[in-house]
Amino acid sequence: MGRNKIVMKKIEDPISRQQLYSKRKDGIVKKSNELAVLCDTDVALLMFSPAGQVTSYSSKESVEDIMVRAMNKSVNQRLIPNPNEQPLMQSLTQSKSEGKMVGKIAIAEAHGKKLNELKETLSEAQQKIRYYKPQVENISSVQEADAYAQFLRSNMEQIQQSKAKLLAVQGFLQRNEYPMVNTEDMAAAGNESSYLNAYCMTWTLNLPVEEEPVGDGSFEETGRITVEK
Amino acid sequence: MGRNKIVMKKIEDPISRQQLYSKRKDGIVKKSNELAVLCDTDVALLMFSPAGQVTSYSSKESVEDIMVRAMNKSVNQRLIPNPNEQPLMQSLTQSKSEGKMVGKIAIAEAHGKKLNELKETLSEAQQKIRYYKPQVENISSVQEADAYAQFLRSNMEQIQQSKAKLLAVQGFLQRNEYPMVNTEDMAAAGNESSYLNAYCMTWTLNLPVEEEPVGDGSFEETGRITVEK
DNA sequence: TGTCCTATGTATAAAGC
DNA sequence: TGCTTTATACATAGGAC
Repeated sequence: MGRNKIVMKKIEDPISRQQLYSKRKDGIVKKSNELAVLCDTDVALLMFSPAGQVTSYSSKESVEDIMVRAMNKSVNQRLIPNPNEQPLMQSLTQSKSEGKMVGKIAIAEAHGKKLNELKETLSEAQQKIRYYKPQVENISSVQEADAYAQFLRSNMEQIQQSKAKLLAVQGFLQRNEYPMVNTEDMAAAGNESSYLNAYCMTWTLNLPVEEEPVGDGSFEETGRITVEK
Repeated sequence: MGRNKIVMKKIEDPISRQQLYSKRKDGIVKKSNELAVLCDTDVALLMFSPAGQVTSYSSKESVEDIMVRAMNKSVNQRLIPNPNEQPLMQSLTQSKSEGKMVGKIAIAEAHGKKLNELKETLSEAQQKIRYYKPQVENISSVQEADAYAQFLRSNMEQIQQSKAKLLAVQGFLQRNEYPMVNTEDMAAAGNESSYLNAYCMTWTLNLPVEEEPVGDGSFEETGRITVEK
């Protein structure tokens, strides 16, 4: 999309690369948001800029929560109801000689040993994950606490983000205790009220802020930021 | 992009919604992949279809790893070096009356209480996260074990994916212990060898497999699937 | 659902400020 | 450096299979 066709290969010039990243990052975030709005679905997106800047986008829930949900699905469906992990390992190790697979299988074996050692510990963890509910009453382990805390942290960020402009919580921002959070201006992308249910943030560590926080937050309208979700 | 301009609003017709999702999902994955290739960066993407199907895409590393890396960045930089969480809470609670903020702040307060209760537990967890290294020797907690296991699981999936066609590990697939994993055919999107360093999978739970696994895997060329990463 | 088709809306590569 | 403009490549809505 542009004057010339672009070659799908790493751009060597760092400047151009960063520029391209910025542009396309916005495009992808926009598209992701559109998908989330049009289809009323959850989307989570994480991108590292060539400079190491992290951009995350997520509709409705926090990236972490979406992760957890996806993990729950796969973990519950695949690992917990799977009483025999061994066959997989066997099938993997038995086919060592299959051409290009060798490298992977060697790795799989090395990991497999550890997997077995971790099995017991994991069954406990999986138990927790299976019944993971971000409800205060159910928190009983470091793991759950951390997962829940991530959610809280995201809430905090959102709130921080929305309030930054209004309240100018300069103490935090200036001291960099909470890096600046930016909301992409997606108004042009479509329905505003829909967008308000999503948030996109970019944080740059140890770097001065370049953009202004925007957005008024708006979760109270749908109540999506609740522990019940 | 199409015959008519589309309105940025949830599509009510379930059929159309699912169709739109499928199309746009592919577009976003393609774009994400292009970004990863062109800028040589890490991108992670998670999407839930209206039907609950999960699609994840990630360049180079697993979604989980990218998450962990992003989390480490934010957690280390923001939470650990922040000795005083209280001021944030105060600034939030002090401005209760600010119009639309009320709802959020109420939530923030509720959560904030819990945050404090969890603080102690968290400091332990954060300590672990800070020094999180996906190396076998360092695993000493449920939390780390789980994180590492996720990584292993992803490796397993990739391997499984690559090998499915070659080895026809039918036992697992048929019994649905390991749901079918598909690699999107992105060859048309650009440089093939570049794409091989990324993987995109879609899994459908409790549903019959419709697509054929594709892809020959190829991590041995770059050795990116290693515990050192 | 997957795919192909075409007309058209969008994203964006390059160039200009 | 970034923002705007322009021309063009690309994604995709609508429709049929």
